[in-house]
Amino acid sequence: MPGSGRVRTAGRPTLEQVAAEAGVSRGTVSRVVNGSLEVSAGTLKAVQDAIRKLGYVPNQAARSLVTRRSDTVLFVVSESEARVFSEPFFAALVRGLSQELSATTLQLNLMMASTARQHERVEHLVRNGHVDGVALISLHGDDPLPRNLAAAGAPVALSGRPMSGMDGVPYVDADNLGGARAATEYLYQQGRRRFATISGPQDMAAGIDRLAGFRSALKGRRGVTRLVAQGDFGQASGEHAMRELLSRDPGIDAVFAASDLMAAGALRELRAAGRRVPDDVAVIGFDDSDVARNTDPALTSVRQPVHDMGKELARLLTTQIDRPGQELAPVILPTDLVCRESA
Amino acid sequence: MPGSGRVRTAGRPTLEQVAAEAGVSRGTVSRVVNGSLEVSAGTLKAVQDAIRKLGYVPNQAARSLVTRRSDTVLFVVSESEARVFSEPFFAALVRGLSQELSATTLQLNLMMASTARQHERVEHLVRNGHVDGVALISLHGDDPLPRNLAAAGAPVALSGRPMSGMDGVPYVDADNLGGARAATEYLYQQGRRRFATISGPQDMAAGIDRLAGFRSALKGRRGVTRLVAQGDFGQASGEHAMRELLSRDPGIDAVFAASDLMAAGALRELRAAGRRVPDDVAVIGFDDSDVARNTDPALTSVRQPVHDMGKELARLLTTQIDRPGQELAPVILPTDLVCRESA
DNA sequence: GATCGTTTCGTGAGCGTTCCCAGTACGATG
DNA sequence: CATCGTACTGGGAACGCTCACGAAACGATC
Repeated sequence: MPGSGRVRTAGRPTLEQVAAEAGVSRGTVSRVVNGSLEVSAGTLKAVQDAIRKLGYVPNQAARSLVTRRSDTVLFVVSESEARVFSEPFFAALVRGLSQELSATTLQLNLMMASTARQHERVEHLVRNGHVDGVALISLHGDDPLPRNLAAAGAPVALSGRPMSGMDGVPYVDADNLGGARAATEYLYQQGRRRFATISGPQDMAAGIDRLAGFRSALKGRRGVTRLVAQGDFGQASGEHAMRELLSRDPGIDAVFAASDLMAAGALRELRAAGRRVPDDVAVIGFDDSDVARNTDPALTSVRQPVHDMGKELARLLTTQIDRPGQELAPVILPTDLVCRESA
Repeated sequence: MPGSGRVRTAGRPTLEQVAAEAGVSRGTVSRVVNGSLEVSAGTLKAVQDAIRKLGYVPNQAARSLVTRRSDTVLFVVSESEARVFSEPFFAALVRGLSQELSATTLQLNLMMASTARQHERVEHLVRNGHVDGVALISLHGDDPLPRNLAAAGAPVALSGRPMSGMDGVPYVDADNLGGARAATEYLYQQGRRRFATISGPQDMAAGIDRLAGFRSALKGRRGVTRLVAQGDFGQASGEHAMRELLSRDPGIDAVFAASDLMAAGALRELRAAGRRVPDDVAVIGFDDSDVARNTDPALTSVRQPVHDMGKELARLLTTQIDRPGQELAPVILPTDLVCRESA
């Protein structure tokens, strides 16, 4: 029954068509496409011409079907209360990740996964080979997801030092401790002696490390007072903490806040209390976010190389994909102090 | 040669295995997986049990290969100078998009594409059926990408009203005009009469619409002065503009800025000029970003429902995918005024 | 009880790749 | 000149799924 049947070759040319055009076989074209070297110069050129002429692009689905690789990495955002914290991060991190990935054939798949059901779905995707690797951001301290994924043999990389030991699961993080220490030391160099810090939550690595950095900078110094109040990285908590600190020691002349938002809150409270910044009290924040640029006075702040962190995250994934089973060390990126008006 | 050959069935069960387990054929299992109704209650149950028992999940690659659908939508971020503008947007938009998509089987693929080469790659992906639809954000006014994509028959949706007419390409945007008008009217209701606006760039729809809203609110009002200075949505430009405005009319008592960043800049300049906010001058921004919450005084600002905009973006895509060829109208979401201290 | 329509199910034929194993051609080697 | 190794190349056999088609089973109808 001629003429029936669906229209062949709706659009996109296939390997076979390229082969016909070039007068070679499927296998040879495949070799060319995948950059195998055992193909003679002549046929190489013929095939390349055919590919160009036909505008051939390999069909990813067909390829994945046989290679059992998806050429896709998953970026999972565990959107939780950590939102405040991750907000400024997110865009820059994705940008870095994406940029690094664009040099490869890897696609970036994004997924918000807060509920358990969604975590399950992530595991499914991994187990069924729908993704070749997973990057995770902002997860709860006790989240078993990364461990499960790694146990299933999937390449995994974390953004932010995980709380519980995730042995074998590499992560990238900023040098929170070093950054906090540098900020505090900067304050000390300026002659400040009555210190206070508004720390982040102590169930998050960033909170812990930044407090440790503050302590470390002041360790062993004589003639220095140090006060700690805890916040939750949010601005309101910064205000509260500052009020509390002021009541405990009205003579504070240096404040290191573990986030810009908290520093901004502290600034408000200080102004309300009639303190001049930086004359009476110097303040340093953390993150170098938009907020830092727009407070009055503008905040001196510790900058994290978020973009680079995204790139490293990608690299952590790609090297695991290329060399399965390799143990990778965490990547800690340096921070730097951006000096503005507040200190 | 027994014992040789690769290990069958490395892990994941296939359709065929489920069929064997349930005592039916491939076709039948496929029918239940895809929710076809012509399968009897008994076998339905048997198959479902088998699926559950084996933990079967369909292989997307195999499915795509035959259906020629990828079950993936691409989110393209044309990262350009529009970065400042898109920054606060990005996270919330992605979140909305992702949330809406998670109710479907669609995956979210993300790509930063600024260069021409990358744009080309997007077109390739679309033409080769690697993605079922494309959402675009923050593109240049004259970017031909969406038009090309739409011409190729791909479902496309834009975030933000495009500058040039993209007939047939739907978009979602906030009611910039209405929001600006409401802010300006709010100022008017408070008895303000000497108005100024710091507009956004006039080659972006958001800039144009917000200025139009300002004008519209004041249109026909007697005894009102109105001044316009142009900025670029960035904070420095807000400062400059404010300085200029003040020199043109030192008696300004109301300022509407087309972005929070510019409003923050204006706030600084006003303070430097010795004006009290809101007593002498009321200021309203746009975006309701983090910055707005952290200026001093805190900014009254026009909020855009960014999360919902992301959801609508997804919806625009899914309905096009489900019903190809359907013409869709733009979606304009209402804004609202968030009152804080500056006005 | 033969015929027909419905509902339900099984099966073959791909979808476009990659992988692997056989060729084939050709120069080198004994 | 027979033989062998080497460099290329061709093509069969999957990969796991959907789709169209036809077979089977079962009532209903005349």
